[in-house]
Amino acid sequence: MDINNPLYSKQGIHLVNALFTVDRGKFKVLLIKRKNQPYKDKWILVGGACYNNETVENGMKREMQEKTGITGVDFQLFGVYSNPNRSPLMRMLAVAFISVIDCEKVKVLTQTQKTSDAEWFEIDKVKGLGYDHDEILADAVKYLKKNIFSSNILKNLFPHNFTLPLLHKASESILGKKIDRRNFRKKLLSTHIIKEDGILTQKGKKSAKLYKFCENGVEKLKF
Amino acid sequence: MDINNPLYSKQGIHLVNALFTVDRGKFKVLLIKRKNQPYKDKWILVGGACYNNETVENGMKREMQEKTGITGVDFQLFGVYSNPNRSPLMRMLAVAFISVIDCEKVKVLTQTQKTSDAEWFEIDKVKGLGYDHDEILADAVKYLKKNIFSSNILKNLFPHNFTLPLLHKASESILGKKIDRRNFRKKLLSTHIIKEDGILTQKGKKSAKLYKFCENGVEKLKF
DNA sequence: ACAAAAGTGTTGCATATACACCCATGG
DNA sequence: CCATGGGTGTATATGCAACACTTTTGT
Repeated sequence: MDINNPLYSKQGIHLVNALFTVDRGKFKVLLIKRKNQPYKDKWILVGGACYNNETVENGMKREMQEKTGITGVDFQLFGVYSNPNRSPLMRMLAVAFISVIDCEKVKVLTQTQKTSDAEWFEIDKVKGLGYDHDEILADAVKYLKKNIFSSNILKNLFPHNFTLPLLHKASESILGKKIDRRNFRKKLLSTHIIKEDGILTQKGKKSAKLYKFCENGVEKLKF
Repeated sequence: MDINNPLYSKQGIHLVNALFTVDRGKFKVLLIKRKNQPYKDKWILVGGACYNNETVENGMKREMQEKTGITGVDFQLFGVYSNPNRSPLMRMLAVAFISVIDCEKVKVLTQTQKTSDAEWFEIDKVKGLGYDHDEILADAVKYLKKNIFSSNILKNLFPHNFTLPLLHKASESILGKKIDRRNFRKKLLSTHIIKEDGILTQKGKKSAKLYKFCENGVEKLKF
């Protein structure tokens, strides 16, 4: 292939991460405000351009660090967005990821070289994001709801030593519906995506067992 | 962002499609032989570079047409490959798709501007592909096996008027294992990814009902 | 009439759901 | 001593897997 063919040149790669959390029962997403054109002063999902010398995963880590200060969280790829006009400057492909983290455990930068603000927003109240991030966010929410119990996607929200009632409430917040306590417990334990983590806590009325996510998610192959 | 920043420039997008078929009971993949460097004379999965003015989906269609003559087939995205060194010429991201088609119904071009050959290979016998296509192919096979009954991914293999025994045999070939006839039937009909398609065929000993895939795949949300 | 291919049925096990009940602690 | 929150159990329905039988048709 010809590197200088104008059909191929000037293509860029956006990395986008829908960073979710559950904040006192509210399902939220982290948005940052752009400092520069295009979409100056618009809220968007966390992300930026992928460099030449990095994988999309490493680029995503770097972008999260640069634009929010957040490090050490996992994410899962869920989509690719490729409308040629999704960015006005040049052709930018977007590779989209999803993360769920604990907003209490991170200190989010509100001012960086390229962002003028950062804030957790309730999902329902988000609209009018820059680029095609409204669409990406909608897909991310859908993906999260679908995969919440078939992977360890909540591991960063509850790294360890969490109680089942806590995980239960967070799951209800994310899914936006009530789940039977007892069936939730049975389901989570039977799928083996979590396991006991030793000790008991005394926070509530009655002490509760502590759990942690297993290293690998679960796969169910049919037939 | 700065368009001319060398960190971003010279990035390209590869489109790759793992095109599968079932040929007289054999699970096969379509490979093409490269005419030019890099990986000259190597077999690779069908694909090429995405242009600036097209989505990855439209680019994939164009590439299939150009390199194999195949048109009018659906495909599903299943992965992104981003090792910076996966192509020696420049940084090429790969967006990977999967299709299952009927090799009897297509005329595959063996000579095109950029390919010197094209052939259906049995999956087990494929190795040493150019680029990182060995890895992409392995992931594609895994993805297909996992999603074979939860989507209409086989629709292009059996566009309409297929019998259940036929679909049954093809599924066994793809999964590489025996499936109980009667349970297969019940499963397929209960999930509503297929529906009756009118008339009867008289090919075999006894006439069989005809089916077709429903337009949309099936989604099962838990809770 | 028999073999080969298509269709239908039954039974048992596993999983899911919708419930009720017991235990520990703080006020 | 009771309200709150955490843990366990059970009955029913539903889904899945393993199995046997009937029907049609070509030879």
